[in-house]
Amino acid sequence: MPVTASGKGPAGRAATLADVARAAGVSLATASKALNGRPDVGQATRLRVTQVAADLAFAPNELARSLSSGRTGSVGLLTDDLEGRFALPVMIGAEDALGEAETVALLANSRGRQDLEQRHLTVLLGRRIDGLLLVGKGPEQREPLTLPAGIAAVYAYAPSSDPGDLSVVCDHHGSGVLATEHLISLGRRRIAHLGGPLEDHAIGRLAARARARGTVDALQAHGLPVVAGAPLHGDWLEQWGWEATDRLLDSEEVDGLVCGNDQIARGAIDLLLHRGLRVPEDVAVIGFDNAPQMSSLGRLPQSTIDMDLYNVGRTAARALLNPADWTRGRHALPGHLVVRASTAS
Amino acid sequence: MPVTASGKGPAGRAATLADVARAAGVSLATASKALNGRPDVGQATRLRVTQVAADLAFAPNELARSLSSGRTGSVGLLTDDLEGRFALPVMIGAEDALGEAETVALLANSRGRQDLEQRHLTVLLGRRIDGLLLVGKGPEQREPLTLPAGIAAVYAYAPSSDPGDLSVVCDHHGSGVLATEHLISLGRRRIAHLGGPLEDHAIGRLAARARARGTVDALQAHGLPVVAGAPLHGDWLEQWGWEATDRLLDSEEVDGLVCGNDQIARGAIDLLLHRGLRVPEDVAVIGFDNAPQMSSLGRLPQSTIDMDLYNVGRTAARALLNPADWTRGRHALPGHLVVRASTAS
DNA sequence: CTGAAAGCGCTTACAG
DNA sequence: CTGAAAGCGCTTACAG
Repeated sequence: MPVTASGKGPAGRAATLADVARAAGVSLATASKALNGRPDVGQATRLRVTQVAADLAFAPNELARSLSSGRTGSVGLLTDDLEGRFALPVMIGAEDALGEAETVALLANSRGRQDLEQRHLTVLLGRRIDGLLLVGKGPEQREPLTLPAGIAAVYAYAPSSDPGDLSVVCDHHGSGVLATEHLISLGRRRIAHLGGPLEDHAIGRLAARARARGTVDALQAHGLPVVAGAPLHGDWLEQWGWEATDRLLDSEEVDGLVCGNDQIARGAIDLLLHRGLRVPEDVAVIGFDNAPQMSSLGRLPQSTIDMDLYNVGRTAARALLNPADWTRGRHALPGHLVVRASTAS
Repeated sequence: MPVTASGKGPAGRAATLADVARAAGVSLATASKALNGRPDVGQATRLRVTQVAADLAFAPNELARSLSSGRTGSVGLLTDDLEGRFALPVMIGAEDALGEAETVALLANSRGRQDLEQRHLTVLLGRRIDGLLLVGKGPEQREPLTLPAGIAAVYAYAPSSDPGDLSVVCDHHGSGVLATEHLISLGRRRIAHLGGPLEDHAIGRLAARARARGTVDALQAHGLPVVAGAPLHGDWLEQWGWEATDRLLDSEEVDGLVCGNDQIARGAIDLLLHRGLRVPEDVAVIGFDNAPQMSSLGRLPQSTIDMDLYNVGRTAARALLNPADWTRGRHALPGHLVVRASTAS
């Protein structure tokens, strides 16, 4: 039987394993083993089968494989908030790592709604995913999910409140230290911290607190004062950065500002320039998050701590794929310093 | 046989259709028909089967269903660029529409690499997706994909270069008109356009051109001049907005600025304030894209045209699910005006 | 209205 | 090393 040039099976439909077996003159079982690299197949046979499979452009039906093998090679990628700028880079990192492992990601977005999360979960489980990656929108912990036995789960960015679960998160405290050490290494000695909100239900309050503590700890370690006595906390906006800096300058001498995020840093920088001060000569300013439209593309590119969310996603996906290599509990990943004009001397 | 309280099948594993049939005292075929709402099942039987299924927490194995039915209820969501801020809202819209139709989205990110796109495509087809949604990163058209018969494709944001394909895109020209009409309706008569790049390989050049033409057409329709003689084109950054405005003010009288995006608008506004002009009293400024961190959260909230990318994704997904309702070719969706302080009088 | 049987396209013990 | 057979969990003509 001649091989169809179009790479199709006999009837014009896509070639199946049975077509391959027939064309290669072997049984279904042998064809399957040969193609899956099983050891117990003759060298010549294997060659013939792979050749025929290639000729027929054979693409195995993964549904059928999954059904008989019991593994689907797919995982659910379930997020709280696809819009937020934190969940997304995590998803991207996860998708990349999954893709490398030939694992398919089933995307689901619960938009913060419990009922939707439950519905999506049902659908995903019906699809027999091998595991679940939960990507949260903020650093606050979330309720763990109850899953059928055999379905592994990893929590990314927002950790599970159950310490027995595996969570991969950002090290906000370490990043606060990093940012502050950077200003200190530049010779700054009058450093203040303009942080985000601490209110009970404010999104990101844990990050605001941990980053501020990082600053305090770093200053203390160097025997330096916290200018203004303690970190100042407002909200995550430019406006707060502008106002806080304006007030700060009226009462304190400052040569370095650690701002809770890039927005606050932007507001601070605008105010400093507005008051005729030079950045970074008079006051060096650093933020957090490496927000694309904010920190690098503005008129005065801003130094920042990149929280490496991509890496959080990547790492979480790897942990999901190889749970044996990972201990339970929270794994906090460090960010890295990005130096731009607002601190470059 | 008593129903297990835990909602599990006999051996503790998840219940299968066979378990349900056995417990309900009917055949597999009947159980299947009852659960799938087929008409040819007795009322009493259907009730009994659904009851038993609920008791056993029966969740059908979708893999098996797909294998026998030939439809998987899944589509590929293949993007160029998950990081870009344009592709993402489209994906979100698509995911929402797919979720509503109980269709699962298989996420794949080719990061602009042809080889990756091909690999992902192979994997998706191996998974027997029912259709494919291609989400591009910019308004420029892309090469169409060759897909096996029976797999529908819809192109979102970036249209296919083949007019026989179905594409859902943004109406950049109409948005340019919209922005300009808004300034005109505010009584502005000296309007200039500070647009994005037109260079051959600049991302977004088609949007830059179409938006500028929209401004020109709107001004012409009202018998108003294009201040500076024609739209000015630079790049998509704040810096360009700042510089262009600075130069413009030296030679022209201006009371309205249509800026190609929100970044440019931000630069323009900063320059205007820097030179002691009032926004919007002296010069009203509007941008495009409704970029989250830029237009609404800055110190001076900016008016903008929201391109409704979410709707582009939603619409594209709907078209994929119901191809019969849609004609081939490009469908351009309008944006909508968002009025904020930079034009609010 | 109900059920026995074949089939979807694979994989995997088990025999030979 | 190779193959016949059973099985994964469903759906769908077809008979009754």
